[in-house]
Amino acid sequence: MPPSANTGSKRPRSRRARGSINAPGILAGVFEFCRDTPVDQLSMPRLAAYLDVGVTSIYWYFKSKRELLDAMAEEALVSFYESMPALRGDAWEDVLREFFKNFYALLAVDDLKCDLIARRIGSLTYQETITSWPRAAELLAGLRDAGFPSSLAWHAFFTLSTYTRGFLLTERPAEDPAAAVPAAAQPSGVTVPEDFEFGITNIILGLRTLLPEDARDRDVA
Amino acid sequence: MPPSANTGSKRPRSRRARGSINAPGILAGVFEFCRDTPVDQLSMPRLAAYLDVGVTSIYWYFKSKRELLDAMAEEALVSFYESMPALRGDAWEDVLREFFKNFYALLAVDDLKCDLIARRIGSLTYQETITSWPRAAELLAGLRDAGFPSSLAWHAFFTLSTYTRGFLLTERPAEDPAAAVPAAAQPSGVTVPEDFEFGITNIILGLRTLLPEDARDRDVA
DNA sequence: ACCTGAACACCGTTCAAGT
DNA sequence: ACCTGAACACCGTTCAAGT
Repeated sequence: MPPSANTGSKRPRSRRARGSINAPGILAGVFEFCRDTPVDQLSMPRLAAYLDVGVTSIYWYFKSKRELLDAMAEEALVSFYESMPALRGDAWEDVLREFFKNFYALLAVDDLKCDLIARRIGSLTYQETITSWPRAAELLAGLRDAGFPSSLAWHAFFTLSTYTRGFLLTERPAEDPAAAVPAAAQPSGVTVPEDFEFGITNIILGLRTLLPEDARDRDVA
Repeated sequence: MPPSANTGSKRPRSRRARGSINAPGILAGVFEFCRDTPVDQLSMPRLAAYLDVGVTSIYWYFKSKRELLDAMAEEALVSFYESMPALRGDAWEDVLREFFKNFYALLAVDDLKCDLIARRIGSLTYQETITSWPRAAELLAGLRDAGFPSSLAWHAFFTLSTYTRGFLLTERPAEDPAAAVPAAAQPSGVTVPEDFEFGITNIILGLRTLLPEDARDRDVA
């Protein structure tokens, strides 16, 4: 009990210095908050208490909870894009497989990112993808280099990411708000990473069939 | 204004005959309620008012909102299974394609079923699938007849349904609770049915590659 | 401009009580 | 046994007011 503790036995009158909170601070705080608590249990009063500010302070920077969640999703997406490792492999098949294995692994390991990205954000358009996700743009360029017409390359990417998102959501169904039980029992769909990879292999085999004949035996640049 | 109208100008004292509500009645009522209002906006008090009973009456038959939603999902699933048309086509490729086109079309056209089935229910295990979904059991039997080892047949089914669910959720992202705007502007992912079919074709082509050699030229019995 | 406590209309759920 | 109105502890959001 340090001498600088609260003067009164009740709550401290002023909790934070006045200009000490702002949009980035709130964003950082909510991510910290969500390391202990699932997003579905995030509430504005709870977050305010955690940040040691009044609820209304949050509403000064974010017009609604929706807006806050959107900002979180945006930040999670950027961080996800950046954490995607560089493309590896010579054959387009290997590059594609590694890319989506990473896609899957990064989100499967991070519940919050998975909720924010795979659940909240649907899929992106072609334009959005190539402008905001450099690694995906590289991947698509690689597919074109391998001989895929660009619309086919995009369809391939779309199919694989739709499958990947579907798989992630299968493993991570809508949160039960009243889930006091820690874990111990997965709902039903007993899936393992090998199950995920089967689908990827399957789709890649199909793409090999779709690759125009004249591109089948091309060198790697 | 019929003479049998409420005696008082305020709310009628007793709304319903006493034994007039029960679990099936509530279930029927909530489906009716959800024809006008998205599930995400379903609340227990609202439903009670719609059914013209006290909230507590609902809690007598369903221990929680969760339990009510589970019962809805169960009923929606049964109805979905029954609405799947009989298998058609000679080649396994055609049968598979038609099956998943129907899967997609039935849920794409029915927001409530889509929410209940594609969003709430993850994927089913092999056992659950063949026991509760006769059409899927037929489909899997057909794949085995075509020469697919049974674990490969199941993986094929799982891949296709994961893709289908992913696609449906892409089109139908988490509901905005504050969506007063009727429609007019889809979020971003401009998808058309042809986009869906591309992925199905892609996966089927991959499966053709995976079909054991000795089964390639078999008759249709 | 930034931030506060108190309030509003809601929610899911439960209580004590009626029939 | 079935059902009620009233209450509880919460929620998202807004208000009038403080600095």
